[in-house]
Amino acid sequence: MARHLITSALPYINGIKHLGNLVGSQLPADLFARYQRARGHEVMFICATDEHGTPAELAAAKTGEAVADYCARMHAEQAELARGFGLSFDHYGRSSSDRNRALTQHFAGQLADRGYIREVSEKQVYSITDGRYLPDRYIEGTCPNCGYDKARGDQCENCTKQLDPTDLIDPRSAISGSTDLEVRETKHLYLRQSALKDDIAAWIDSKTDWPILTTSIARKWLNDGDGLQDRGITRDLDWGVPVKHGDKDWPGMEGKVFYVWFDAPIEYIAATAEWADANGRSDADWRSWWRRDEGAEDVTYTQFMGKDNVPFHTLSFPATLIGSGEPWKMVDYIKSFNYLTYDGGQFSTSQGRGVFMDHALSILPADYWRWWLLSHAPESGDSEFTWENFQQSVNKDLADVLGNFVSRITKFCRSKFGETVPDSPAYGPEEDQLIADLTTRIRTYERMMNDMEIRKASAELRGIWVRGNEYLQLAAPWSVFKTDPDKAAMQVRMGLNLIRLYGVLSEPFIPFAAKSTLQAMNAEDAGWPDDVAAALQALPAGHAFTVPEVLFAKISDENRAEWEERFKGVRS
RNA sequence: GGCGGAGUAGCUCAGUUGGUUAGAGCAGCGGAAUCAUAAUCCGCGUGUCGGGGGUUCAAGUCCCUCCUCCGCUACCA
Repeated sequence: MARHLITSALPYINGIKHLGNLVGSQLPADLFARYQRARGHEVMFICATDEHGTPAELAAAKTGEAVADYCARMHAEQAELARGFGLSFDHYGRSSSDRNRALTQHFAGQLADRGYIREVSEKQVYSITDGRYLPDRYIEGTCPNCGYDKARGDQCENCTKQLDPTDLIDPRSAISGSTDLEVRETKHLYLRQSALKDDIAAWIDSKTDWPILTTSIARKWLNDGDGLQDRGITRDLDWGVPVKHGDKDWPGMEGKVFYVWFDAPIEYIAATAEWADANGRSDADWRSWWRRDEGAEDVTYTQFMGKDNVPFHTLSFPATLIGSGEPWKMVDYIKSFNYLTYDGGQFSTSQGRGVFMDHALSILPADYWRWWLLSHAPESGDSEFTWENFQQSVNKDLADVLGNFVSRITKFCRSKFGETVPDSPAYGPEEDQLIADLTTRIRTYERMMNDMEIRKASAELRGIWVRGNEYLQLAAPWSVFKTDPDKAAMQVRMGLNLIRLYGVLSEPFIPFAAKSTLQAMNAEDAGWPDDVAAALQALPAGHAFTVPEVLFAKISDENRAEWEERFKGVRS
């Protein structure tokens, strides 16, 4: 039995996530976690809300809540939606937890002791009206290069020129519009990534099996310009992990917090500690997943994320772990994703464009979304969501190929033999051929799932469903029944066993339908079909079942048109 | 600008280290069947593999160049 540590990129606390966010990390991570559990492996599947930073403070200010209250409320909402989508986290933590606070401060102390932290005095724009320092991006003004009047302090969106906030003409706060700004001298901690560059480069070079999308981004940052740059890991904010050296104060850093991107990845570890706390486990239990000197030597660690997250997971976080000098578990494989687009444009949280997790669940069961999103996961390039494609795929794959298969066999059985598996002779040559074909396909499916080839795995699973329909069509128990009822009974017995098999195999993709199917078949304890022939004998003659409700109702043209209109959003 | 990804049938996409007549699903057309959510199964694809040039006995696959779309570009996360 292998041990799989699986983490999904942390969704930011600032609002409900859209389907693009979901398919880029949490959903594929869940697929992998469910699959590994189904294969009998020990799994620790971790996710959490990423709660610190300026956007959270501003979002809270907008609703009039204290930022801690805002985050607590949004965390509960996101956790509820995660449950709704069947995301099977072992723990859904919070980066604002005590565990993360302590661990983040611990890492900073370790890094400082080992000489990987330096203090830098720098100039930062302060907004007197807003009463806060402004990140570059939150300063607007006129671009000195092209004259665009909504240029941001980090970059002009119009001419794409990189800017420094002090370059802007007539700068103003993007939050309040105030021009009452001043430049203040402030001191910050920098992580000396440059000093760890060779270690990180060697580590990246050792990852020969990683996707090019992942390694090329890392190499770009390692080799671009003067190489990997040191990075500020503190901010002048109220909301965040207070800067401390372990549990000791950090002179000169009073009132400052760590930068979100410093504490967020550490939350992967902290959330595992939160898991232990929430489940009455010991520190040794969570540390066995993360400390190579305390049992994590045999752990396989896989991270899932959108491509925009790659630099932080290939460089900054490894720098933190390596620089600590402690034997922390490093990631073994990074599965990164491109973007899902919506009807020709981007999904956009700020513009409210696209379909969001709460809306999605309000119109259709989670399995519909899971199946479409996973079978169209943006693995090789961006992929596009359109309502027409969604309707067609879901109706065909789930309602027609799988759902109808369950209906036709269970209803036929009920009408001819009742709601029990009929007593019948042994399987014949057609069934042997079916078993052989399914065995080949299932082994392929396992390989695809293991390799996280998500689209290919979904195609293989669909092929497995199709093979059942082919069998039924060829066997035609409805005709055989007229001349040879015993043989028809055997064919029906095979059909019913196929339903059970499909429930097991499909569970990672469509857990809700899989569960209700297995419940209807009265076979909830079903295990993985290592031996397909044996798995297709699992339901013996006399085994009672019930004809399940329609598994997947079809999406009508009217529904599609209505949703298309309702979720039209803003075209950019 | 730099880096990266993508450009293959009407649509969504596969195409391993270059090698027989370029594949799958959907849609479309024809047929079979009628157990079933009018659901299934079988058959049918002459596509300038983005354009151009090159290497090779042989290129979707390697090299050069150009075009289009997308992402990232270090203080949003």
